Amino acid sequence: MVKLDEQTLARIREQLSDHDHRLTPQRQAILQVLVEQGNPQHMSAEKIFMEAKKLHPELGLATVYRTLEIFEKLGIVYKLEYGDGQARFEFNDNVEEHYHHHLICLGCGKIQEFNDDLLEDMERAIAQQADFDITDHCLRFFGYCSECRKSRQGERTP
Amino acid sequence: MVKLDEQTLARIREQLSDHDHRLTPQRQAILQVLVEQGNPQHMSAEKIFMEAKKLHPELGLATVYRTLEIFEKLGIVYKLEYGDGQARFEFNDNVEEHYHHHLICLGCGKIQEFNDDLLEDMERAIAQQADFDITDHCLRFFGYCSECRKSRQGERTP
DNA sequence: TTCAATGCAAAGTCTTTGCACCATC
DNA sequence: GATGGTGCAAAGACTTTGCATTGAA
Repeated sequence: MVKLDEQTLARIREQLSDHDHRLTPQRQAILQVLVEQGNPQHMSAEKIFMEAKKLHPELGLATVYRTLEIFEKLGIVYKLEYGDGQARFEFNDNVEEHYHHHLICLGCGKIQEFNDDLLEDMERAIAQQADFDITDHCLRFFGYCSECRKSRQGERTP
Repeated sequence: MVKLDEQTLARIREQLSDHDHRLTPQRQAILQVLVEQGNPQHMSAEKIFMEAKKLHPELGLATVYRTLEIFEKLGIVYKLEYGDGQARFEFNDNVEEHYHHHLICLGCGKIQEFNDDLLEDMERAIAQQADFDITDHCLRFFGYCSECRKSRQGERTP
């Protein structure tokens, strides 16, 4: 399990205060959940709320949403949508670029991460071809992990 | 503007009837909107509803959602999520593989499409590395189109 | 003192569901 | 006359907002 270290905390406190925001106990609890339960768990707001409530029982769900919104704006978390109507949040471990992507298993819902630099080449090509200034991207693959593939042996959609 | 031709219509009618569904006037109206307003417009359910209502005034929003759900299951449309809390739908022109991706402008919201086969290589590599059977993917780039870039000249986020 | 932050409840938005009625096979 | 489809209104899920209160600089 990854711990939320003092250095990270200090960085985030500064990032917040640069934008006239404060690092409250509630926000720290949310942060801790994001980091420690964290990657590649991709928690929903509700789940973050429930976990953070253990650390700070008076926490309200609205605070979680408000905090996540701020965190997202400051690049502290990424907000991900899988199309099931609820957003997931992922702590930005601040390797600066967001060059890891997601493998989402349609069988068990498990999410793996992977890295690939091929995308950089693609980005450069596109930026030039389409005259588009790319600042971020989102790449997700859907399919079946090895385990689910085994249990699906024989099944076929018509 | 692309027209909804008889051949496509016949194919879809068959696809539907194969699954004990019917091609009703409502569904045909929705289809027509998807195809004719269509790519790369990516309409929300609400917008599809409003457009299709012009062709079939008694249409209800629930029918649009129900129809889109069926269409999605049958692969007639793709459902896309941009993280703004409302799904967009895109007609599947049935070039079989979904190898076109999206450039989403954060300035004006405009969506461009592009094709790239580099992703296939990546897919093969990942499938092998992660032992994952990939069935679909979603690749989106965010940034600023040339026009928005011009109007942003001089601005900088700290 | 000031102004951001909070909890709660209410409101919003998008989507789904229940139900009685229609239409098609 | 079954079975799928429809419109409408109600319900649901997730998220946002209003407001009075709290708390740190």
